[in-house]
Amino acid sequence: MATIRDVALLAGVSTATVSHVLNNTRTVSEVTRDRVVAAMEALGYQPNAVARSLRVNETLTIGLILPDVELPFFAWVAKCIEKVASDLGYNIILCNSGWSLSRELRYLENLQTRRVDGLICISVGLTNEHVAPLLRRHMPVVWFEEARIEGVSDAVLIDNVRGAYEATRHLVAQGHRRIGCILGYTPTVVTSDRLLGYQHALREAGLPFDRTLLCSGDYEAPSGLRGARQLLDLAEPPTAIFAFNDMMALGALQVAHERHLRVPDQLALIGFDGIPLTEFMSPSLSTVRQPIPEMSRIAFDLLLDRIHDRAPNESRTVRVEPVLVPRASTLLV
Amino acid sequence: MATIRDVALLAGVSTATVSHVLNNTRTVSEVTRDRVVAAMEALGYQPNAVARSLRVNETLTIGLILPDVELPFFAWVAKCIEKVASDLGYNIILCNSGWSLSRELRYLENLQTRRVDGLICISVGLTNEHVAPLLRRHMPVVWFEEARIEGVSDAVLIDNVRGAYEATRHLVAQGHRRIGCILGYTPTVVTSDRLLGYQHALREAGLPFDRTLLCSGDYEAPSGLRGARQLLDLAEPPTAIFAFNDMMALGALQVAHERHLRVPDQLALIGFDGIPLTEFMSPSLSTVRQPIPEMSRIAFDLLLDRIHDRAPNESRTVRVEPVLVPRASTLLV
DNA sequence: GCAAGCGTGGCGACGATTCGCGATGTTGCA
DNA sequence: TGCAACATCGCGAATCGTCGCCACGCTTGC
Repeated sequence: MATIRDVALLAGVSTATVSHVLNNTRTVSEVTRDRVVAAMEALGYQPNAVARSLRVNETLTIGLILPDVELPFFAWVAKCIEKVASDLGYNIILCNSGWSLSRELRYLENLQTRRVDGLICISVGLTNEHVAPLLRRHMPVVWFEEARIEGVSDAVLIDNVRGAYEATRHLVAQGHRRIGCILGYTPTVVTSDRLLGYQHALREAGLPFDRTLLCSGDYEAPSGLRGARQLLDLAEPPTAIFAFNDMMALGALQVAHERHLRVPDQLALIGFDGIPLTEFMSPSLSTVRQPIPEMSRIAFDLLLDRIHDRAPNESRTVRVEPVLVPRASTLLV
Repeated sequence: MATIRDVALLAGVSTATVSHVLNNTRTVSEVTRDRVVAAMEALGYQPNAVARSLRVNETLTIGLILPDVELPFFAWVAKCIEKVASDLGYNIILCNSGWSLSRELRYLENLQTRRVDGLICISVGLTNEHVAPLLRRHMPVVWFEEARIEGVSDAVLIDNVRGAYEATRHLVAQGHRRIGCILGYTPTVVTSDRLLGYQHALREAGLPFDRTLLCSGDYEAPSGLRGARQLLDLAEPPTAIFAFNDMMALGALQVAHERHLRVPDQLALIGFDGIPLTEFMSPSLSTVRQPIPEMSRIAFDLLLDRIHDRAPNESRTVRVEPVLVPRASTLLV
C-alpha cells in the first residue's frame, strides 16, 4: 500500500509537503499542490490513520460501553451517539457489556490500550475506583443516564425521581388508587430513583405504599410479563401498572390481551424511556420520554471539552428533564 | 504515560525483553519476567495498541456497516457480531449508514484509512466497483444478509425466496386465499427475493397473483401501519397479511386492534426476521426466523480466513436456511 | 574443547507530523 | 539601480511506541 513517501517521490517533493497538502497545515503553491494531488490519485493513496494517531497522540475514536444494544432503548442511544460522533469525524467502538462488571472492566482495559480519546459509559457496575486511573491518564469519561459516581467525572442524567413521580401522578389523576409497579434491575440508581418518585407521588396523593404491589423485573420484556401476571393474580389486583421501562410495559400489555382486559378501562399501563416503538403499540403506550438525541449531544460536548482541555477541573453533571407522554394506554376517552 | 522503554529501564532489561514478556513470544527467565511485571505494575504501564498496530500491521478492529441500529433486527445483528468479535479479541467500529449510499461510502473511506482488518457490511447501495479497491488492498469484506455482489467477496445470506415461500405456504395451509403483502425497501435484493417466494407459493397453490394485494413499505413500523390500512380498505380485503419484516407486521397488528379485528380469526399476520420482540407481542407474532447468532459466527470466520490468508481465491457464499416460526397470530385454535 | 541451546540486547523499521532551516522571489527605500 | 528585509514555500531529520531480526555470551553435555 502506498505511503506518504511514495507520493512524495512520485510528485518530486518531500513528505513534509505532502503532509501539508493533506492537512492544510501550511500554504502550498498551487502547482505543487496539484502535482501532489495527482500523485496521490495515481497511487490510490490512503493516509494511514494508525501512524497519524501514533504521532499526534489522538485517535478520533471514542468508546461506548452499554449493557445491551439489543434492547431498543440502548439501540436508540447507540444510534444517537454514533450520529453525533460521526458528524464530528469521530468513530465509536461498540462495547456490549451484557450487564456484566467483569466485561465492563475488560472493555475499560482494552479501550485504554487502544488510546481512545474518550469514553461514554452506561454502566451497571463501574465505580469510582475503576475510572480513577483513566482520569489520571487524561482519558475523559462521561456517564450517561446512570451514574453512581457523581462528582468524579462528567455525567448527563435525567431526573428519574421526577419522571417516575410524573408517571405515577398521571395514573392517580386518571382515578387509579391501586397502582402496581414492575421494578427494573435493582442494583442501579436508575431503578431506586424511579421507586422514590413512585413513592413520593403516592404519599402526595395520600395513598398507602403497599409492598405487595411491587414486583421485581430486569428491564426486559419477559420480566414485565411475569410481573404483570403476578400483580393481576393478587387478591386485590391493581387497576394500573407502572413498568419501569417500556419493554416491561410491553410484556404487561401482552398479559392484558391474554386475559382479555380492556386497556386502559380495566387496566391502565405506563412505561418509561419513550422508545419510538411505544407509539406503534396497540393501544399506543403512555410513557416518560428521555430526550436521548439532546442527551447524546450534551454527552459528546462534555467529552470534547475535556479532550481539548477546556473544561473546569471539577466534574459537571447535566440534568435533563424527562417528559410525560400520555397516550391511549392510560387515557380514558 | 509510561512506555515500554520506561518499563525496560526500571526493570533493568531491554525493550525487546519487555515486549517478549508482554506477548509471550519467546522464553524469558522467571526472575527477569517477575522484574518486568513488577516494573509494569509500578508504572501502571498500558501497552500502546496504536504503536503496536503500526508495527505489526494489524488493528484487531473490524468495521460494521449497517443501515440503522435502532431497528431491532439490526440491533440484534450488531449484538451478535460484537459478541463473536470481542470473544476473539477484536473490536468493532459501529457505522450507521442511515440507508444512505453516500454515508456508506464515507464510512468505507474512513475504515480504510483506519486500517481495520476487515469489514462486515449490510449495505443498501454498495456495489462491485465500490469494494474492488478494498479487496485489492487486501481488506476483506463480508456481505451480511443482503448481497448484490455475489462472486466478488464472501457473503453469508439466507434463502429469502425459501423463507417467504414458507411463510406464504403456511398462510395458505391455514385456509387463506387472499393474502396481502407489505413489501420492504424495494431496491434491495432481500425484498425482491421475498416477493419471488410469495409468488411462488401462490402459484403452487393455484392462487392468482393480484397486484392490488401488494403495498409498499420500508421495513419500519409506520409503513406497516399504512400498508395494512390500505389493504384492509380494499373492496375485497385480504384475510391474511404477510409483512416482509417483523416491524411492519407490528404496525399491521396495531391496525387490527384499531379496527377490532380478532387476530388470527379475522386477520392472520406473519412477519419476517424473528426478532426476539415478536415473542412478546399480543398475540405472539408468527415469523420466519433468521439464525443471526450462527450467521454472525460464520461471517466472522469467513473474515478471519481472509485476514489470515487461508482462504481460497474465489469468493464464498454461505447460505443459511430460515426457519418458519408459527405462533398465535396465524394459528387458529 | 566444542557444538548446541538458551536467554538477552541493539537497532532499524512501521508511516506519519512538525520544527527549524534555507533557498528562492518580492518589495521598499536610499 | 542596488541591496536589505521579508514573505513564501520546500526540505531534512527527529520523533511517536512497539516489534522482530540478528548477534552475542553463557551454560551444559558429551
